[in-house]
Amino acid sequence: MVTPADGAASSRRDRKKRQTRDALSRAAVRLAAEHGAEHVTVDAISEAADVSTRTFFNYFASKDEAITGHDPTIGAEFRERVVTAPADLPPLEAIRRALDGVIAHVEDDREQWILRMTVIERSPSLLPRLLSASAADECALAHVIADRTGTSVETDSYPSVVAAVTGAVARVAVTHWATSDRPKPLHTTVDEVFDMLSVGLVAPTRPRRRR
Amino acid sequence: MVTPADGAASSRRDRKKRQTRDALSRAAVRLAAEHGAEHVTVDAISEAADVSTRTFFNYFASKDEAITGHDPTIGAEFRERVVTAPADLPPLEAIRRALDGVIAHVEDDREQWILRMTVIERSPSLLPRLLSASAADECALAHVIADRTGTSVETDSYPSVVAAVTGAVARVAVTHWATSDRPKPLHTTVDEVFDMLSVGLVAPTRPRRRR
DNA sequence: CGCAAGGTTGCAGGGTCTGCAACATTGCAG
DNA sequence: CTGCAATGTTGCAGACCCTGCAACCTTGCG
Repeated sequence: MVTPADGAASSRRDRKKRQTRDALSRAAVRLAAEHGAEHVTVDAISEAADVSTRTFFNYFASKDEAITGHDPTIGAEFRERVVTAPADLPPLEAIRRALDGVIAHVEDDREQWILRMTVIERSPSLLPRLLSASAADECALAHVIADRTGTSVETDSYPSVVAAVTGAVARVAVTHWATSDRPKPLHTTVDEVFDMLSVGLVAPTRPRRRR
Repeated sequence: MVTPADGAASSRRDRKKRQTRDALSRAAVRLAAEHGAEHVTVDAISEAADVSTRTFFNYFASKDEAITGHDPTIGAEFRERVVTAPADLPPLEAIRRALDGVIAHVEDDREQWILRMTVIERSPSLLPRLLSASAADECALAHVIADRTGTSVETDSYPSVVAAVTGAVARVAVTHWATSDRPKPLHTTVDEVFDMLSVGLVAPTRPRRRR
């Protein structure tokens, strides 16, 4: 291990890298929000972040990645939390609790995420990219779930189902949270969608009392 | 109901178009399976289908689209089935039944789909493209669900959750079906994953046997 | 036959992304 | 302070993706 990948303990180099990466990502989101994602060129983003076009690609594999701003750190941290959750927790509950960490990250960067989501909403072609970012994470999560439940990713569909489903509801929660005019805390929204899952997605009971 | 507009109102022109489209799509999948998706150029695909590169783009908006081969007809048919399902069915059940139509289509083209899935598995960047194809479908499905349950896509997360989750499990089911050595019918796999949903994704009971 | 509709093609051109080699900066001794 | 090695940055060439445009050819139909 060359670098202590974890946050604070970093040299000036590492700090500058993080700084450049942030600048690029922010420029990408801002420009995309201003002009629409498909009218923003990598040149423009690099220009705004004051680095060369070539350098852009040292940080992000594609333009879309800069806009969706996938941070692999978060996924790893999340999985770590699932692994270390008490073994007697049901998988869904373990995942929901592990999501608290991710939620904190997202709420820390609230403005940025809201911008991101509006951009994505206006350029649906980006949505897949956002998912693609989490595709690897999802696969890893499936293996973690398999471990926890003594199942196999190859022979049982259960782990993959749980991974895919929780990924899907997390996305919905963030979207609703970001696009809602009067937002509840993200935490609340996430709890709501997980509750829907655990009761088997029955239709919301709106008996004769309201509406 | 197989290929409605095909035989009837098709002039030679229409037949040739369909033919070219199929040739391109098949060539794309075959070449991708042979050499890996990212090593296949549009030129090669067009060459194999014996049309010019420019013509390729008259049929598919992108290389990925040719490989994933999204057919908008299927999504529309599926939604139609959900809409016309008996109103007293729970949403999940209505969707599961409506999927029978899609399942038939996929099993009709079994070989092609298996190839597709192996290609996608080896080139994860394609997965998002496959989902992107269904992103619009998913949104439409959310509205259908909202109608059935008297909820609203804007204020309630329920419809979006159901749409996202069923999309996710459908994808898992097809993947498992296509990559399994000894495949059960797709229908069975779909039933299994939907059962997992309706019991709230509890872990399969491992210690003692049940079900 | 002749015309109109529509499919096919080549070409120009802008955008994305990668490999490579040179240059600049940083961190670390000595 | 001074080299040295590691690492980040940049320009450049080049392959590929994709689009608009105009010309060409085929088909359908009177």
